[in-house]
Amino acid sequence: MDMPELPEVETVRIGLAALLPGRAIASVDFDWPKSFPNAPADVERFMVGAKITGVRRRAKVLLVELSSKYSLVTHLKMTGQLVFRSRDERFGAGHPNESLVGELPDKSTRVTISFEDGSRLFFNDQRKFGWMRLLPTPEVMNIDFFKKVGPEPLNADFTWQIFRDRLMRRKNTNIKAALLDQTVVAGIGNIYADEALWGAKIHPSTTVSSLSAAKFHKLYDELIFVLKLSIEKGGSTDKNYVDAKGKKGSYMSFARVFRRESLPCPRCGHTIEKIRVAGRGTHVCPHCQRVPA
DNA sequence: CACTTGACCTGTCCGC
DNA sequence: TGCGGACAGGTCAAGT
Repeated sequence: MDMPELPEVETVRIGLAALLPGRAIASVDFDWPKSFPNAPADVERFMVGAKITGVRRRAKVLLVELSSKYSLVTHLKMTGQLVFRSRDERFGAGHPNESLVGELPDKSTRVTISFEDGSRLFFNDQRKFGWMRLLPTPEVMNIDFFKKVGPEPLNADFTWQIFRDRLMRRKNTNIKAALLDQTVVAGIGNIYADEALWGAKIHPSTTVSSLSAAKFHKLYDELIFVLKLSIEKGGSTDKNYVDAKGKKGSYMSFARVFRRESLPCPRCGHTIEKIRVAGRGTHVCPHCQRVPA
């Protein structure tokens, strides 16, 4: 599948921030309540007629701010897409091979936002795990998820020592589960957990408390490296993920272990294996990443 | 309280 | 070819 993590959501944010501000909402169509639980009357009242004033991100969540002082809060979960089309565009910009989405709406479209200039923003979500919610902007950070979520790993004040201390909040669990815990650090999912652990030569089953200071520091460096690199590459597209123009990301062509089971480790040549850790499919080089005793 | 498992969904793939 | 079941994995709720 596809799995929007921090780099994918940030790529969508960058795209939407270049496309949406200034546009005025003319109408909103939505018919799957769990995808957008707000009452239609509130959507009419606080979205229709409002202009978009900014697009932000916190963890894996997108925040589209409106002139009505409300914000459209969106979590893409696994298969969500936010795709923008101008009035006359039938397909996404760029070469057809760069796009996974055809004419919109399609059968995965859960919400369509139409702007006064005829352009539209489509919220597609094959598996319906994602959601949109309209909230007063001053109250957005009061939702449970934001109250608990950890720091942004790419913020300048996020140091390796903070990373270590927050991971140690889960010192008795394995390092993979700790990395995936959004209350420890924001935005890491299955792809970048596996990629960073491979880079640091740490087995995902390793108990957090058994890691040395040097290993924490190395894991921090590798995590920051893969997150930044992936943003440069427009994120990872395996099956569903596309950016705001419908374009695929190219991190997967760089990935060292993720989805590379049975292929040679690019560092030592041993065969990469897929195992199960923290209830997730997990990719490791059994030679570089030794199983803890 | 720390940690694990199941539920939410749909589409794809694998084995019989 | 059809069909059941496993699997994909972000997050919350429920269970141990």
